[in-house]
Amino acid sequence: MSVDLELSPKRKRPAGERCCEPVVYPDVARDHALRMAEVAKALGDPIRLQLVDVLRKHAGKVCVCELVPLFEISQPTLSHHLKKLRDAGIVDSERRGLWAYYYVIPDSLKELSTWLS
Amino acid sequence: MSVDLELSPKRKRPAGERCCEPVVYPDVARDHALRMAEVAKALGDPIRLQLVDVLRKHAGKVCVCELVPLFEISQPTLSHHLKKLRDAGIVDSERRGLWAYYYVIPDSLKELSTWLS
DNA sequence: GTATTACATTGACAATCATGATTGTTATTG
DNA sequence: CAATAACAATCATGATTGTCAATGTAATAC
Repeated sequence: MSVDLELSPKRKRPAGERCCEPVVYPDVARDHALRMAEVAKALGDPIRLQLVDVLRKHAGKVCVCELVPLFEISQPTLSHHLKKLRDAGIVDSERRGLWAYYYVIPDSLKELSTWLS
Repeated sequence: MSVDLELSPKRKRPAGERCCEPVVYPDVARDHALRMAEVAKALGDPIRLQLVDVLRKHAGKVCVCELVPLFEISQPTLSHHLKKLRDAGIVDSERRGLWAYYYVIPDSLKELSTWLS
């Protein structure tokens, strides 16, 4: 990895010319990148990342009332983070009476995970 | 995955009592989560994600002058994104005369990648 | 019915963000 | 030397963010 390829010797361009012909083009389709960035962005907060971790580890549905005491943030703030994760398509929830149960949507992290590895 | 475990039947607490004993605790250490969230946050922008993709695919060092024409943003904005990636420890750069070459720091994505898969 | 619990939503705030224009810095060309 | 190219840093901007207090909504317990 990080092999030092040729590094085509650059020359200061003679005024007016294009600098460099790009050698590489992004081969991640734009919408593909958009989707993965959306997921990464949602994971880009320590609390949300830990939330996803808890939900994945439990491998089932977890009540919000069990999530609240895990973090030192207010209930509305936790609700806000859960909404962000929902909007990003990473988790979903199910209402049962007074309680709301959250779970990770299977394969929602797969695309990013695959690209990363 | 997403097995529906017992879901211990909740009861509205009798006023004053704790709602629910949390059944799961985050077993991602706090600083571990902080670090991964930092990386995820840096990847949480489509342009930065594509930048990393280009740098990884090239598996070598890429001149900034080759990156500029790939995206429809100004040179200062690109420089800003590269700095974000540098600050997150994902890429590093090397100056050679007028040119700056960027490359992905090996294993910088490993922690997040492992956790995701 | 009333009271209260669980959770979501709204509103407000400071902080951070992405972006581009401008300016700086350094190196190369002539 | 002067001119200019490559890139980074600064400044200003509007947008988004994380947070909490307050409020809203729906369901349960009495």
